Amino acid sequence: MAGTPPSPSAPTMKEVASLAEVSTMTVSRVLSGHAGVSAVKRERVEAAVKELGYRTNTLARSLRHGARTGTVGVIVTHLGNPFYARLALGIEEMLATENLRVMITNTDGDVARERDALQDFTERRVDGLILVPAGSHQAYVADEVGASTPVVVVARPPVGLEADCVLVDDFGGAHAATARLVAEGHRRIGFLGTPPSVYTGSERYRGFCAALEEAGIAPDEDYVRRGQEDLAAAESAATELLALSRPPTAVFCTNNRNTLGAYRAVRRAGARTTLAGFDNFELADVLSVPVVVVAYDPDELGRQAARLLADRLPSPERPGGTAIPPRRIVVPTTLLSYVPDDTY
Amino acid sequence: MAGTPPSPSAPTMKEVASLAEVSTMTVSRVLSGHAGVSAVKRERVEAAVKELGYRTNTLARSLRHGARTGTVGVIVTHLGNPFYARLALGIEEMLATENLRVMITNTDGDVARERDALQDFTERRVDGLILVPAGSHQAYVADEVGASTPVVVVARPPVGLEADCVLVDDFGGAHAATARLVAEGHRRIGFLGTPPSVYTGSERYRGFCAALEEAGIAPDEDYVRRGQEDLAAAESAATELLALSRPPTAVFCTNNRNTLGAYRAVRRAGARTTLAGFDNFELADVLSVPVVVVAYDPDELGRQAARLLADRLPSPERPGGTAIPPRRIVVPTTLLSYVPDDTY
DNA sequence: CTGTTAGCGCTTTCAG
DNA sequence: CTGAAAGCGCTAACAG
Repeated sequence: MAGTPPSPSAPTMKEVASLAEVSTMTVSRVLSGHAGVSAVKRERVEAAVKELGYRTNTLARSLRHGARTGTVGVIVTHLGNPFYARLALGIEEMLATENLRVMITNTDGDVARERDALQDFTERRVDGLILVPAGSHQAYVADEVGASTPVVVVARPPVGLEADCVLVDDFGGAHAATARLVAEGHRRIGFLGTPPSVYTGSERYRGFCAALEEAGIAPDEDYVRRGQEDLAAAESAATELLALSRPPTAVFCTNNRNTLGAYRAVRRAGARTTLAGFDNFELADVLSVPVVVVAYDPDELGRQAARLLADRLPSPERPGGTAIPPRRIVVPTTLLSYVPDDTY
Repeated sequence: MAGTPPSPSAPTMKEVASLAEVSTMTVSRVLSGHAGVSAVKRERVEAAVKELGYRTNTLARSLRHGARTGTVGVIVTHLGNPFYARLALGIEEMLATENLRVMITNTDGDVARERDALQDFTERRVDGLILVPAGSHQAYVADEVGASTPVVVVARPPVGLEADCVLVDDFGGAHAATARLVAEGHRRIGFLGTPPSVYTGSERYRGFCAALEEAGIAPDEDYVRRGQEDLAAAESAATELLALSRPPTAVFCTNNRNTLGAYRAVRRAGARTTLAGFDNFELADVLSVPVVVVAYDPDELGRQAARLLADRLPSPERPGGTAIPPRRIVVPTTLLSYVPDDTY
């Protein structure tokens, strides 16, 4: 309250000890709740701690005998995308349970930034890493990170790296949505997707093709457009499809951006094309055309990743981290159908 | 490549030194790029570093004479909300420029979790903090954090705490939107908002009232509903407004959730009520009623906060962090108008 | 140019 | 129950 103004640098244990007239060891014991300190001294220490506003220095503590730092690095490709934001939230939520803090960084899909982040996190001695990879292989991760730090890969399977991973059922979701379109009678179905090099995109394309094949429909490359990166590109790709002499009656989109772009195109063309797409989005139920959405829970993706990682962190029981073989979790998808309410 | 398997714990500088047959100081100098090391030894050190897969231990480094840790704590109320996610992204983006890492945590609006996080971040010796406060005052922050760590408050002005802050032009935005409604001829305007205890909500209410007053319209409490926390609650509140004997012809909503809830209510009622709301949202332009949106850039909010914080971090020029008086930045809003395309 | 000494803040170990 | 000594991994500050 009155007293000395807060010192520029944080008070140390030594200062607490000298104020309480005990050794630093006694302070240490009081702070870590270790029994075996006389009530008198304990109280003196507690008073001194309060008076000085002392806070433990976690860094110094974890320096002592290579203890855990209690931090996890999270590296994500597109934090601006709500799906990755939710993923991060799921991770944070689950890890907070285990008293772990997350350091998050965004790579924007840039492999160089990913490498930097891996290196930086390693130097900061994170206890583990959760990675949405930017590139198509991750062989360098092992060198960058070292074998002692567990890594969990999210959204695509690790290539050239032994690590746990959490995936979305890309194939199954795309297959189900396409099958639904077929069941509704569609035969000419367009496809709007990412470049084939992207794992999720190619899996979803596989699912799309498989469903067509099962229905005896020959895939038609004229109906396929890939690689549109943003909404505007998706819109013009969809516009192209609609302008074909025999335009598709439905379009399957591998992601949110494509679905919304397609919707704009359909709207502008005044068409009644049915849309199907991966990733749920708000207001999907109020559009003016029928919409089929492949939904999944990105928070869940994050929670699962966090759990896999937590399993590998050394704990009292498993001091070394027993050699669990790499695990793979696939998060399921749900199919949602929205039909416009024409009474309105 | 062949050689010993990676040791369970990371190699230390000492091991590098002994492999390179130099002192640890020489290793240190090579690693920090300090000139004044003979080419021979430098190369020997570099070889040893590579062979051992040595990575600097940043923690140990920053322990040395209270150096900066290069980390910033970010505490946010609702990371699941895309707006806060974008805020976090803006912060991360800007801070990455200064070689600072962010540790993010979500409080879900819970003051206790906020306190925990403040304490934990302080113990981890973050260089600074960015806080979206959960409660209505922040007097305890100073105790929890200590004077040496700069804090920037976002989205509401700090109460009981001297700190920089970044705000949205809540009053101005709400005023402009309401004035626009009035200019379009609306006289009976509903209001859907947060509880008055929330700063942003009460500011937006002030703006709303001011615009009405200027137009000579007496505010009518019957048209005001506050405190609906989610979309469903917003929808039923809006439904109540629409069921009044003289229903409003337009409704101003202080946030996204309220706007979407109101839209659903309006749609269900088959009404033509105009909507105005804070926070832009995707597909606002394809709704079936006229919509006025108060938009602002949440990334920018984050970037500004990060900049304010970076200014206060001790740097080569400003070792102590000169006493800049608390600053306040207000991020402007833009008014967007969408009119349904009735040709469709 | 290079190495030795000391110590950041804390905790483990071992004597009192 | 308590403290002194030693050291975690690293780097300033001096010697040589």
